Amino acid sequence: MLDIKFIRENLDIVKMAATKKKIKIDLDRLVAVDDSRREIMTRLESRKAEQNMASKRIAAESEPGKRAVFIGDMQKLKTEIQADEEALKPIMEEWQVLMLQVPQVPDMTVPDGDSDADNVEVKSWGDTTHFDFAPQTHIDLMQKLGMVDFDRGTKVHGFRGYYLINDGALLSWAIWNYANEFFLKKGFSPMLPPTIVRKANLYGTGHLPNDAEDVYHTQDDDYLIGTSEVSTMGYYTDDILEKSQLPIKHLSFSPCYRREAGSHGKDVKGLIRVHEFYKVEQVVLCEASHEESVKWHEWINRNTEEFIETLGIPYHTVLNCGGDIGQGQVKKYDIELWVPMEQKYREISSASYFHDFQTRRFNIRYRDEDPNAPEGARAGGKLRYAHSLNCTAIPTPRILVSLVENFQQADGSVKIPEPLQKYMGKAVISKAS
RNA sequence: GGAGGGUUCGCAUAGUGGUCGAGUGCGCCGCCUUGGAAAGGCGGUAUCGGGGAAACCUGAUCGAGGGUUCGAAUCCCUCACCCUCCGCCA
Repeated sequence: MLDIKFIRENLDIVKMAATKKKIKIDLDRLVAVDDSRREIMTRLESRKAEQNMASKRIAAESEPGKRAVFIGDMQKLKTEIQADEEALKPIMEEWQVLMLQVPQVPDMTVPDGDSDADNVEVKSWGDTTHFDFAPQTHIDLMQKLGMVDFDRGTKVHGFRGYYLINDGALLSWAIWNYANEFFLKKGFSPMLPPTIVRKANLYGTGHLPNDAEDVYHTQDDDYLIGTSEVSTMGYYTDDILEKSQLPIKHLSFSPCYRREAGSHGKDVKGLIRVHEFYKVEQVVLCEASHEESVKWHEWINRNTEEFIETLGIPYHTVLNCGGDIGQGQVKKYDIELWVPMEQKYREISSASYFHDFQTRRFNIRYRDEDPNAPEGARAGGKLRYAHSLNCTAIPTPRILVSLVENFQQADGSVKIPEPLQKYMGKAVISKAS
């Protein structure tokens, strides 16, 4: 959500933002609707002021005859107020619908482009893996090593279903344990948030209304989250934080549910694209300054890069183009891991910042310090919307694809990265184990 | 699933149709008092919007939404959440 004042005063910038993000929205219509809204509200408010005054007069009048006359006079005003309110209703509805679709303005550094094909590589780490034997896909490897069962996954769940079993399950636990160790050292507070949430939370993060087809919902009109960002942010709905609390840094872990509507033909096999997965997520709330947002954005992205580096998996980082970033995002980096059997990098992490796009929707504010406050006085500063950011720490099972393919050996076994070994209790996953 | 009771200004409470956007206590802030503090006294203590250079004026908000009324914290309806009891259950 942007401030309507900002939209009105910077209409051209907002129009350019929509163009760059390939978002269709009639911003001239929004301004026209807002004009009507203002006009009616101004009129309505002055009528209400009149009504309030008249009410006081009626209350103060003890003589019943006069009182009756006053009340009679009010009938006309009441009708006018009702007419204004009726007129305002459809305008407010349209205003809300349009306001929810206005895109956040992307950063200057965001490249133009239509899709992920136009993202720009900004970093690459590690040499892509080469084998002196015939390598196998993660599907073959994991099935032969008894780490995954797709047949029973589809039997029980359906399309894109899977079971992680034996070393597949243990390796997932090892990754979560190591991710906790790694990220908590950096000052995050751990959180296990709810995965069933009210609609309002998805409006808050910006997943609704535009991505409705990708979200599961229940017969009680609740929704399943596609990322713990949703309920982690929702935790702070309507809060007024103290400036000293910022930055707030959460490491949230949850199952994630995605319908993957419209991608039925893509990645139909294996663990790349599934309806249900697990994710450790970094979520940050910081002060309302662009510099702070940029600083924390670089930081959370770098955290995940470092994490991948300690696992030793080749990756590159891309700067997402205008067409590949969401409505609310100012800027986004994706980290993509090398997948040998596809001979390409695949996304495992997204680092985004939003400025106050989400916190306006969630109404998350903090009390800024007042530079003019007297010495020693508690800061009676302005309330500001905090800034929000988030970045994947690690998704499972998608990470397993690159992990097993890159670390496979000629005999079909898989070497376990050193940091995971203590959680796994061994250094190699092989048939014999 | 059934029955009942709640949701008011940071906290605790008062308020059952009109001088209530809202009293009181606590907390917090400022001033007075003090060598300093406590106690005490006085004053202040929400948010969002519109207008205005400012002072200030004005609208909205008593869980959310709708209704009745000239007028709603107060009456009616719907919903959400909390508490108590019964039932069921990991």
